[in-house]
Amino acid sequence: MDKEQGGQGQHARVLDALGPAITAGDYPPGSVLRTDELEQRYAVSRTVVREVIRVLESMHLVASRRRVGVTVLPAEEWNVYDPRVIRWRLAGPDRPRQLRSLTVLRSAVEPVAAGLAARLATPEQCAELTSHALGMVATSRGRQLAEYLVHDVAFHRVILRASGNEMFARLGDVVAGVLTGRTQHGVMFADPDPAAVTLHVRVAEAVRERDAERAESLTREIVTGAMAELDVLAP
Amino acid sequence: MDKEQGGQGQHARVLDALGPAITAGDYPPGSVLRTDELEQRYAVSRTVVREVIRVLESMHLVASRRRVGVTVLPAEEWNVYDPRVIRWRLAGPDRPRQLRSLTVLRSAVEPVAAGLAARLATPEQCAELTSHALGMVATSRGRQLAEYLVHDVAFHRVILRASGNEMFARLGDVVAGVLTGRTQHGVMFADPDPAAVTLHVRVAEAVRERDAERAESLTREIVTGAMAELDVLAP
DNA sequence: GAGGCTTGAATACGTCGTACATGTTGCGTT
DNA sequence: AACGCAACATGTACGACGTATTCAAGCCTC
Repeated sequence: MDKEQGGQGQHARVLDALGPAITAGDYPPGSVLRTDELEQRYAVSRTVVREVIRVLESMHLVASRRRVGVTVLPAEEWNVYDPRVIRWRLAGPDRPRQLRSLTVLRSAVEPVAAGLAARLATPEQCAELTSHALGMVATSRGRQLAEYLVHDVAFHRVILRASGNEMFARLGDVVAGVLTGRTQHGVMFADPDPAAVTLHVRVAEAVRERDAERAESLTREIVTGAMAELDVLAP
Repeated sequence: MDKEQGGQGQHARVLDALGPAITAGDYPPGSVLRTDELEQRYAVSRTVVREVIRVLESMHLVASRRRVGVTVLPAEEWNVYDPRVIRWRLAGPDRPRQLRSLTVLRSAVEPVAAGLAARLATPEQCAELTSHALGMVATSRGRQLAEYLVHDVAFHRVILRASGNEMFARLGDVVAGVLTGRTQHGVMFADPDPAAVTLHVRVAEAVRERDAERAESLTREIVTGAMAELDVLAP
C-alpha cells in the first residue's frame, strides 16, 4: 500500500524506538502497552507490532498476556547480556550504573581470560596482541584518543577470543562498549594513563612467553586500574 | 480455523522445535530455511513462522535476507548468554563443551561475586546463605542428591544476587544449569565431596563476618574443585 | 569471438488488512 | 457470596501486494 519514509525495515524502526524507551524507564514496570495503540503511534501494521513485541518478549523486557496487554517487566528480569539491551542502556539515563556493572564483570572475566590466552593463544594471536599493544604505545600521546581506543578494544578482543572460551569471546562487544563509553563520557582531553599502556605491553609479553600466572595478575592490575578510574569519574 | 493439539501456543511449539534443532547443529551454518517450507512442516500459518524467525534472529541464530531465505549463522555469532540458547545447548549433543564453557565462566565470576557479597550482603541474605550451607551439610550423605542440589543452587544464587551486580545476578540460571547438569550427567550415585560442603559453610561464615578476601579465595577453591571434577568426568 | 556490463524476470521475504478463535477479566445476576 | 456471562486484547489464519536481491539472458565493447 504505502512505502513511505522508513529507514530500512519498519520492524527495526519500531524496535529501536520501543526498546530504548523501555530500558530508559519511560514505561515503569507493570505498565501496559496495547497493540493497537502502538499500531497507531508508529503507523505500522499489526504484523510489525507483534513481531517487535515478540522480540522484546524474547529479551524479557515485556510479557504479553491475553486480555491484559503487553506488560513491562521489572529490570531484574531483563536479559542484560543481550547486546541490544546493553547498547540501549548505555545510551540511556542509567548509563553510569551500567558502565559500573560491566566494568565489574570485566574485572572478573578478563584476568581469567588472559590466563587461558597465555596457554592457548596461537602465534598469530600473539602477534596481533603485540601489534595492538605497540599501537597503543604509539597513540598514547598527543590527543590521538580515537586511534588509541581502536587498539585498546582490539587488544582486549584478541585476549577474550584467544581464551578459547566462547562465553568469554562473546564479551568482546561488552568490553568495546565499556571502553568506548569511557572515552566518550570521561576525559576526552587527557591522554591515557602511561602505566596502563605499559601493563598492556607486559601482558602481551607474558602471553607470548606462555606465562599464565603473570598474564592473569597483570590483567588484574589493568582492570583494577579501570575500576579506580571509574570511581574517580562517576558518582 | 483450527486449534488442535498444541501445548499452549503454536509460537512456543515451533520455537522449541526449531531452536534446539539449530543449536544441535542439525542445520549446518549457511543452511537455508524457507518460510513456506517451515509453514508446511509445522502446519502453522505464516504469522507464527515469521514471529519465530524474528525471535531466532534476535538470538543471532539465523539471519533473514530477502530473496535468499533464512540462513543459519555460525555458532560464533550466537547469543550464547540467552537463557534459552543455554538450555537448548545443554540439552543437545555438545552439552559437554557447553558445560565446560559455563564452568570456566563460573570460575571467573563467582569468586569476585563472593568478595562483593561479603561487603554488600544484607543480614537476610547472610541468613539464607548459612541456612542453605547447613542444608547442604544435612543432605550431603545418603543419596539425597536432589535435595542437596536444591540447596547448592540456592546458595550460589544468593551469592550472585548479594554481589549487588545485576550482570552477576543474571548468571544464577547459568549456575543452576551447570549444577543440575553435573548432577544428572555425572555421578548420580556418589555423595558430594565433603570438602566442597565444608567450603560452602566457610564461605557463608566469611560473608557473615564481612571478610571479602576470605570469601573470594574460598569460593575460588570451590570452583577450582568443580573444574577438576569436570576434568575427571568429561572427555 | 570472448569478456564484461546492463537489463530484465523470477523469487522469497516484508508489510498490510481482515476475519475469527481463545483465554481473561470484570461485572452483573441469582 | 458464588456463579456464569459478556466484553476485550491477544493469538492465529489467510490472501494480497510491495520490494529487494539474485540469476541469467542479451547487448555492447574490446
